[in-house]
Amino acid sequence: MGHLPPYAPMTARLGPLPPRSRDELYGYEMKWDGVRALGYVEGGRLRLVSRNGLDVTVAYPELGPLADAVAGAAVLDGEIVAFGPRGHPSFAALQPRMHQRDPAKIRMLARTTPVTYLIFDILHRGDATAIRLPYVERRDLLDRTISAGERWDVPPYSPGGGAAAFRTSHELRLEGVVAKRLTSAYQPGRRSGDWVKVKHFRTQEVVVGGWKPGEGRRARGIGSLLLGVRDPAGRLVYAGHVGTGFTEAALADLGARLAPLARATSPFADEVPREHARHAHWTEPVLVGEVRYAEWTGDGRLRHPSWRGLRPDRRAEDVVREPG
DNA sequence: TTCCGACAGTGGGGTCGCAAT
DNA sequence: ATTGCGACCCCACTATCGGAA
Repeated sequence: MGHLPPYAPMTARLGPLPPRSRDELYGYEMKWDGVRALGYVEGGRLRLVSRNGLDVTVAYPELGPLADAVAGAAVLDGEIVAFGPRGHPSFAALQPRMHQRDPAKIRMLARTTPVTYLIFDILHRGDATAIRLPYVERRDLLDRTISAGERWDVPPYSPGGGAAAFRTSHELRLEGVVAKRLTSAYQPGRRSGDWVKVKHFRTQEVVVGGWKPGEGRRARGIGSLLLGVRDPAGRLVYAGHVGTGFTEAALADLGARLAPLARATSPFADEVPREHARHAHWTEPVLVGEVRYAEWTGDGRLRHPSWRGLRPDRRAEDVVREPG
């Protein structure tokens, strides 16, 4: 009766698709938008541990039967995903579950929005670690270890074929793909270049309608910019803030440009939430920039926005929310 | 010498729980 | 009862420094 050792999840570096000349060195997996979890199966029980080392087992009772679908003791690595109404992973659908402690609410959510554990790696089997095995051998071991179930799956990987996999991920409305070196070992706790996540980014032109002061290094200047886009009626609608992507030089430049544009009231047609408006310095909505982002949230905010730079060639009147 | 990898530090959208008001 | 705040999830990015290449 061995005791499974703790593992820390290996993470991927963000980057471009490997060049065609190196394509066949990688296995490609779909990237699922959910929460990362290691699954410790031992003594007929499953224990789920978050990236931060917290035991999150109680939040996902529908995954419990996985313990019976695993041959012997094992440590699995995968993503817990909630599928939205249109059949693709929805982080928003998962969020109420992630922090929930109330057993009654958890049971209710498990009925209405059951999750799926998408397993893509195995770190331990029986009383032996598997992390030194190359990726392809771990994947083989994974297939031999788990039998199919309703609420979990071992999605396939594609050896080579990165460009096609990336296109497929777009058609399926997924975040992108993860390219993993076929010969690489599992490196616990490391953000290794052997795993590269390749994401679909969108860009959006935005109007700057204000800014908020920063803290620490940025205490004397801009911390983030308040952004807006025009709706079909031409009204400037609040779209959230962006606080990353600029160099210190860019921040200083923006500060100088925004200073003469100061005004007393919000330029947005809709109401900016009070937490966001607190400490805001409003400006005339004339400066246009571009951000890169992951998706629009249900509240019309940009998720994971990063600043790309000013767009002096664009007029603030023409900045509309683009489809996507 | 230059480059890479790891870290610290800044910022974002969200949710929940709890303490302060 | 409401509000504020920290702890968690997801994350992008810049600046820095020491060691590898």
